[in-house]
Amino acid sequence: MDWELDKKRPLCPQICEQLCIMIARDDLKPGDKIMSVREVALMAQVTPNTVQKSYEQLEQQGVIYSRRGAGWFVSENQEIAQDVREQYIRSKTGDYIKDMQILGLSGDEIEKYVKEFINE
Amino acid sequence: MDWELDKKRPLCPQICEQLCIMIARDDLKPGDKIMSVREVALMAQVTPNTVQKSYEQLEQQGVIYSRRGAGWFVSENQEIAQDVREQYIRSKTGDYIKDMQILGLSGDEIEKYVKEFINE
DNA sequence: ATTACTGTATCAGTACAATAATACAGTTGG
DNA sequence: CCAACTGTATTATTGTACTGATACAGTAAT
Repeated sequence: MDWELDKKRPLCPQICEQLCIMIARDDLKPGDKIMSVREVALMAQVTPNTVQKSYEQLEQQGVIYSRRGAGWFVSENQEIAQDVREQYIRSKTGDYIKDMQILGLSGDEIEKYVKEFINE
Repeated sequence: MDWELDKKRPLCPQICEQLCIMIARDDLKPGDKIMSVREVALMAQVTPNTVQKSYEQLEQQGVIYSRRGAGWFVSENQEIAQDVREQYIRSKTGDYIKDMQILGLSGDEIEKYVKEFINE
């Protein structure tokens, strides 16, 4: 995982997304311990405070949870990981198709561009 | 055009993108007068100041230009509109494909999702 | 010329994200 | 037990985006 964040954009959403990607990729499995707020803060060059806030947001979505003093862990609920993956894919795909259709692109044109970029 | 911006995200980039979309769609053609900062401000529920700043950013990219007292206009350079369109499509497509591949999706899987969302 | 529109500039105030520093509390392994 | 790690909380500060108000200057049409 590359914890190189875009400092020009809000950091918390980026940290949340990175975590979600790792879960969606199954790099982090249900129940796994994840990196501490201080570890991530060091790698991502941000404040522990910022990571804490990001983790709390994911906790609120039920994706991860904390045990005081012990660390943060991926939710044991097996469905969550699959949900995170599906929602990520569908959200990104939906946004992308919508953007292209607003520009007036036909289905065939969209597929043409998609195929072009897959082969690289 | 729906000037309903997402107030939770930076407004200037959103205003810039809306303008670019209108140019890419050919709703605004080279040389066309575009809405004044005050008009857009009113419709988008933002400050004229914010629109001004957005316009200045697009001006720096050569997409639009101003004539003091007269208004803002789309660049007369015919290439610009085509560039805006192509760059928009390629940027979005590239980002999307990259996001999907990071998740480990194959080309076939990506195309499957794309086709699914086109039919809606 | 007057009027009503344009762009442009400035400044103070607000809201929020993130920093930086510090402290406290719970867990774990040697 | 103890040391080294965890999460959690607090406070003050910074940087930035945006607001709101106001003012000035150029354009264009009647």
